[in-house]
Amino acid sequence: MTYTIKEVAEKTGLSIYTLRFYDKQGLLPFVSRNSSGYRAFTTGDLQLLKTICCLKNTDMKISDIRQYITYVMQGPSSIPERRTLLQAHQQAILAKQAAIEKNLQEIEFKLNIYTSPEAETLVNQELAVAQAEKIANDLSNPFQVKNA
Amino acid sequence: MTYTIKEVAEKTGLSIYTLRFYDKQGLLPFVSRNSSGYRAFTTGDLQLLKTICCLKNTDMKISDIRQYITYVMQGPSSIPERRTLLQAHQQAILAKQAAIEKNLQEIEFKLNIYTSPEAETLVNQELAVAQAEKIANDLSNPFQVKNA
DNA sequence: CTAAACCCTAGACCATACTCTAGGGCAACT
DNA sequence: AGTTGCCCTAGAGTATGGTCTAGGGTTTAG
Repeated sequence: MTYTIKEVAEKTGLSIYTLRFYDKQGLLPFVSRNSSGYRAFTTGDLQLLKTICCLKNTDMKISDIRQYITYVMQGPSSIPERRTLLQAHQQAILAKQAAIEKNLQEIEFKLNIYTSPEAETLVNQELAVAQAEKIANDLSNPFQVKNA
Repeated sequence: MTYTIKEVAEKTGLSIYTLRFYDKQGLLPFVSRNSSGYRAFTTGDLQLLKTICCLKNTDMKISDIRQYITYVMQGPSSIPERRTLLQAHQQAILAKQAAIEKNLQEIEFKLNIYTSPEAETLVNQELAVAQAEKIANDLSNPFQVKNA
């Protein structure tokens, strides 16, 4: 049993366009064609495609994914290179995770202000400080003036 | 005291180009100009810029950041809208965090294989299965054949 | 045997987010 | 006054990752 591009699109959530685009980019050299020239995805192909999605979802660039797939096509001799590539990517993901966590906390801090009962007071204070700073530096006030 | 665009670039890690681009995109309506038409960043402006970076670093689109900044410029009356916008973004970040965590685990699983002493055996097994599947479906073998 | 629903390629087009160039003004030092 | 090093805008160009169209072949059910 093999799968058509449409079936694979449904299974993966990628569009047919994207699948063909990935093939054009050299990400799917492992997908064979049937006698009509149609792509025939095996379950093994789906497994590899899942790995590609995994890398894509963690923001690996297509050129790097292509490099990884190229290694896979070369067989076991490329295991050291695959390991190096994935380890570098792992580090990139960990760094990104840390950054996201930090930014998320900032956003939660902002949200706490906006959700608190003193939200208006706090926001007004910030605004007053910002406006005073503009005036102190001889700058125009870019904030919208309250129309009582 | 105010900061020039160059100083702000150094402080934030954004390029001067990017800062001007953000201004062009309506992300910096709060930055006033001095008598020569130069941007003059106050410390309050830096604070807001930091928030912009926070949103950008968590993949908020520029159009959405612009919306948020527009709310900020409107003063306290827009607090409910700011809250709604940030809460939606918070949910998006949480979803992304979960997805990254899941994909990271997949990658770590792969790495464990590549790092284990049986790496070559395991990879060869996978490859054999994939090739057998191609043959079973009358497809060409796209993998590189070992030259003994 | 034909219509509907697939499949294919090549290549144009689009969105997003920058990045850079050209042309010109301002500020400080020499 | 000239040179250096900033600043400005407008707009062109680039990189990335799709998305779609045109033109054409295949497969399947009626």
